[in-house]
Formats: sequence, structure tokens, C-alpha cells
Amino acid sequence: MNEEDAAKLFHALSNPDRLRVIRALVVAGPEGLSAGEIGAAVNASPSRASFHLATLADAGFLTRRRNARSLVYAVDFNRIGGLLGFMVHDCCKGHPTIEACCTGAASSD
Amino acid sequence: MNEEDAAKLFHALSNPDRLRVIRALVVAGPEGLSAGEIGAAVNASPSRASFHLATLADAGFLTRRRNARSLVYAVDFNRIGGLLGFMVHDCCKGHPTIEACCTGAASSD
DNA sequence: TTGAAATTTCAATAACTCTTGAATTATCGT
DNA sequence: ACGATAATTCAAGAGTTATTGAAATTTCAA
Repeated sequence: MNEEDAAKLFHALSNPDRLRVIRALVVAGPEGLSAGEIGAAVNASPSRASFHLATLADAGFLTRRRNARSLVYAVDFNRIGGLLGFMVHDCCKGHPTIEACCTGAASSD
Repeated sequence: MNEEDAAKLFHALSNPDRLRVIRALVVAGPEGLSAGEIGAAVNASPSRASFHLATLADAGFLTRRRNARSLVYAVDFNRIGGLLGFMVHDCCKGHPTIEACCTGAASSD
């Protein structure tokens, strides 16, 4: 992971709809949710949901599988962790303040 | 911190030059670096460096102070930690895989 | 106060991102 | 095969982001 890669991944996270997609899929767990369910959960039209799902999947944050007529998406926790780990340990050299924010349960601001 | 806020902050991180700026400033520590030094460090023209510094400072990732003719920038570790903490604990509900990536020293992919 | 240095701001342009709605592809049940 | 369902892809348009080089601003030193 270098700056170019990380920048692309951060771009995939730089949209409220996409963050809501991730949140919905985190709650859903490993079974994931269909594109239609995700669209409904984040209040996006089918094509808009598809656009954001494609962005997240291209970045590797989501896996995709077919289940009958539905395409089911799930979060890849390792991919998100990989990006955050790059930020914490590589970009920020493991600075204790930043590690503490990721470890402790509270996020004040 | 909500999805809108977090998305804006992630946007500020979604550029290789800006990630290199952060890296340079992390290495520099609390004393920071002048805009000119940062531009040289990331190989950007003055106006280009200024543009990226403004983006990072607007997001709250950098503080700025004047020292003689130079404007000196430094990283705000709490702001970066705040965003990562939101991602880990709020958006991803403190999923153990993600916490582990932020805690352990290794970031493989 | 004149001139140089450090930075930012501005204007123009090119490239990218997002949204919408229509068209297309894939799958299933009968 | 047919019709319905689920989702993606496409095309057009609006808005945003990044780059460049020139002009303006701020500060300092003589």
C-alpha cells in the first residue's frame, strides 16, 4: 500500500452514501445484503446505489456474490483494516495519539 | 461526527500529495514545516502546495502559525485520530478485525 | 521606503464525480 | 419461451477538483 493506493481507497470513503452503505453492511454481518436492500437502507435509487456499490467494490471494500436474482454485498473487514492500518502505522508512524483513538472505545469529536 | 463530516475528511485524505504532506509533517513532529519546505518535500509548486495545504487545514488536519516570513504547518493528531476512531468504532461498530489492524504493528496489504 | 522572499489568491482550463432516467443484461417461475 | 424481478450500464448534464502561471499580499532587512 502506497500513497496512490491509499488515496484511491480514501476517495471511495469520501461520500456519505457510501459510508452509510458500509454501516448497513457492518450491521448486516457476513451474510450481507442485496443491492436492493442496500438501496432501500440508504435511500438511493437502484442506479445510484449501484454506482456507489461499484465504487466500494472496485476499492475492494465489498465482496459480491449472486444469490438467485439478487447480488449480495458484504464488507471486507480486512480491506478497511488494511487502509486504517496504513494510515496509523505507515503514514503516521504509529503515533500513540492516533493508535489510542483507534483502540479506546470513545470518539469525542 | 456523522457521515457527512467524515466524508469531507476522507476527501481531504483522498489525494497522494496530501498524504505525502501528512507523512512529511508526522516526521517533522510538533515543530512542523514551512509551506516552502513542504512543497519541496512533496515536489509541488508553491501554488499547488498551498492548495493542498488549504484543503488539509480546512479539514482540521493541520494547524498553521506564522514564523517570520514563513507559514508553518503541523499535524493535528487528534483530528486524524478522531476520523479513524469514527470509522473503527462508529461506522464499523468496533469490529475486532479492524481494531486489530489499527493496533498491531504490521500492515500487510 | 525600496526590494526581496514566502505564500496565497485568482483566472482559466482540463479532468473527474455524481445524479437521473432510459435501456440493457441476467435470472427465475410457470 | 414468456413475463416479471433484480440489478447494472449508458448517456447527458451539473457540479466539483486539481493544475498552471500570473498577480497580489505579507513580512522582513537594509
